[in-house]
Amino acid sequence: MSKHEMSAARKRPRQARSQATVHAILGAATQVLDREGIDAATTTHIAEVAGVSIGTLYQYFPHRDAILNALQDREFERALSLMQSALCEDNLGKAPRETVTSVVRGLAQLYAAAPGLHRVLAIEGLRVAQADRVHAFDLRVIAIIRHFLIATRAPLRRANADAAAFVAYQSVRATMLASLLERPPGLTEATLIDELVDLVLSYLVETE
Amino acid sequence: MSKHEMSAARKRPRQARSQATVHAILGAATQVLDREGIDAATTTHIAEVAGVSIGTLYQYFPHRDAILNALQDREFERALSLMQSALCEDNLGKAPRETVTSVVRGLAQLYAAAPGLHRVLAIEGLRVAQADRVHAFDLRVIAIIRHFLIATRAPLRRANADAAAFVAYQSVRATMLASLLERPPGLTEATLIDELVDLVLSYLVETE
Amino acid sequence: MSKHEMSAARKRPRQARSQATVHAILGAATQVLDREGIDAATTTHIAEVAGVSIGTLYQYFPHRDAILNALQDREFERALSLMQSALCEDNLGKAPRETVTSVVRGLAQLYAAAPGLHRVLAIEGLRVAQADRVHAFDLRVIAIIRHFLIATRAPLRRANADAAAFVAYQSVRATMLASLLERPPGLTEATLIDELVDLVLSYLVETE
Amino acid sequence: MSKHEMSAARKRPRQARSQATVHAILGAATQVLDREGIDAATTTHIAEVAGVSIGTLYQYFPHRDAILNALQDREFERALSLMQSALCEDNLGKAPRETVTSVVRGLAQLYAAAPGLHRVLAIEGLRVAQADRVHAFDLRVIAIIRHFLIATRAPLRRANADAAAFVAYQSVRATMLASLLERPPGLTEATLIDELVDLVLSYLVETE
DNA sequence: GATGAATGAGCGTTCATTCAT
DNA sequence: GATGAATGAACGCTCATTCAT
Repeated sequence: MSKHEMSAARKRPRQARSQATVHAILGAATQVLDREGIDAATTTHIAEVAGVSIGTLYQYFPHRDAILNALQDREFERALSLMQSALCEDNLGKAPRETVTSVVRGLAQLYAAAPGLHRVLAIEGLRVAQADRVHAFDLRVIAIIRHFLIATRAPLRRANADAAAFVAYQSVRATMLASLLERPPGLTEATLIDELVDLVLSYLVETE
Repeated sequence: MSKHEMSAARKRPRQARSQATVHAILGAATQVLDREGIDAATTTHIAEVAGVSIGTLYQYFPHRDAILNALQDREFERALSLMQSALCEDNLGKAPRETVTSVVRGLAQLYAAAPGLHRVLAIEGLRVAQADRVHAFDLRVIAIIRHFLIATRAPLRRANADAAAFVAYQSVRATMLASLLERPPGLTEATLIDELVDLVLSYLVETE
Repeated sequence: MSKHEMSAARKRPRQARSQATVHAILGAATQVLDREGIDAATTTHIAEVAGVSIGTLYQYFPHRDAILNALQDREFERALSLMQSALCEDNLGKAPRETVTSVVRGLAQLYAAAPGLHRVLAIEGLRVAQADRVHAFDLRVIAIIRHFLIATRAPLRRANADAAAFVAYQSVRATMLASLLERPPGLTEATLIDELVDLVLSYLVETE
Repeated sequence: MSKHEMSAARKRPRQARSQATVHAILGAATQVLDREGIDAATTTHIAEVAGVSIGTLYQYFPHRDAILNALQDREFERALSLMQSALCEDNLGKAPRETVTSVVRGLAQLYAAAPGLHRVLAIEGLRVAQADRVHAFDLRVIAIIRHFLIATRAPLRRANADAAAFVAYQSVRATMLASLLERPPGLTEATLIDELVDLVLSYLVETE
């Protein structure tokens, strides 16, 4: 441990410990959800796996849903930052296929890392109580995509950028999740990526 | 109701009563799921709304999940018969846009009739225990679509018919559900249908 | 069917039918209890096996326990008539071993015919609500045995005939049931009978 | 309580609390079973009488039967230790009547302390699901008795030690329970003990 | 802060019993 | 009389949450 870290630790010993505890709980929740599913994700079980008491868990999360929300937020942020890097201004001039491929491939990696977790997060995202959170996330996704669509030099086929962004994103997201959960015939991960890239490209971009 | 059905109904008044009760329970379940969500769909509440006792409910359904399954099956069958009529052999020569439009429009009607219910059925379909049921349904959908794709005279762009069927179906299904639940900016139902038809057409069919 | 029987049947057609129904229900109850145990002996299941409706069952038995009571009574009567014939006045002069053997053997047959049923009846007999019925039966058993003990010419060892009757009867009954349910090592049915006869004889009778 | 036990208790106050709760639950269960019978022994009622919530009850017992099993085990162990001390090697030379009397008297005390409980435990022991537990207990009882019978210097009448042990034990056990539950005429506790001692002695031992 | 024993609302389910047909 | 659809009290059990230590 470097001096810098030590002084930081000494300055806020509670925060450092706190963060470690929060991290352990979220890690445990992720593991439990991914491996055992949502029915096994009781507060008691998550606390056990995290190696903390149930009382401690409730000191960091006001209720069970707050844990799921935190996990959801983490994945939301990962997806957003992924898209933001792929669709940033520097890439406006790249070949459309290259750009789309990098987004699709990134999302595929995200999902494949923990399919069970994303299954649960998809369920969670469909609950009525989550509507606002999901909506807010979707608006941010749409904004990123629309912003890129409007600025790109590629010849676009869609007039309604908002609609196009929504349709493209939902199609990729849902097909990818369904594919991961069902592994349907003739659909390896590579094939899936190719198909989704084609789907999005042919929908969005003028083919010469 | 055909004469045959009528006479059958007259012959067994008890069965008629039973069917009315089953119908009431399924109706109540649909209503509860659509309006109040899955957490409100307790056996007690469904029985209350159906106007029957909890005991009666259990005389017709062995357990709570059997009710959800019955509802799921009903929607599965509706979706399948919808696609089967739109993608039947008689329509092989029709303009692709017309065919795709009729499928997308049909699904849109199905979903719009009870978006809340389809939200819950989507959740239900994501549960691990439901994997086989969903998989079986998906295989039937894929079979119907693939069969049409292979037989149609329209110039196809996809080599892998299975993959194409899966991707097209999942994209339409999920985007439609998400749209209905979120009503994102610039996406009326009419726009959505147009966009999804374009999505599917440009993905599947050679554009001249 | 003889004329005599026919006229009897014509005179009371309802009673004949009734008796057949009662018989069917008791037979079904016996079968269910013996083969499937008390947990399977729901009124619905008994009615099913009897081939009558649940409504009919309740026309002949006011409540579930009445069925068990009827079965219990039947076995009570069988045991009593068994003992009565073995311990009747005609047998007062027989060799004690012969008399005891015939009682023990008779009880063994009764139990072996339906061990599962007797297991259930033993459970039933232990319930608080059954105390009076069991007590009444025991008093009749004791009376029969005591009557024989007092009258027999065999040289008795017991001063208290009531106590002796009770102890002898309970010992035989319980050991027999336990043996049937557990089949303990080294205890075939024949051995069991020999041991119980020895037990009773050495307890009751002066050995020369 | 030994020093060791005390220090262990002081070291873990939580465990002390837990043990108190377990004790309260078992005490409540004993009381309910003894006074109100098995039908009143619902989890809710036991928890109420114990002064704890239903949730607490389930923190210590995985299911209702585990409570009954714990009680059964306790009585099993008491009976076994009783017999073991009475039939230990030190007593091999004692007068048979003395040895048998101490066993019978011990069992009588055990049963008389809570006749209602033993009534229920007898019921419980007769259930099919309990067969293995009861069988295991019976084998231990038989082993203890047989071991003594084989080693004793008293002149035995029985060739089959296993059978003799089983018959003697079942006879004493069942007669005692029946007597306690029915209090039949002419059978005080003292008389009962005398009769049972005579029963066992005359069955097992050569009378001079 | 950390602990984990305690809580209790609420769930899914069973089954003896009733009564309109 | 016979039927069986309907009833609902009551059960065993779970698990998110609280709070005294």
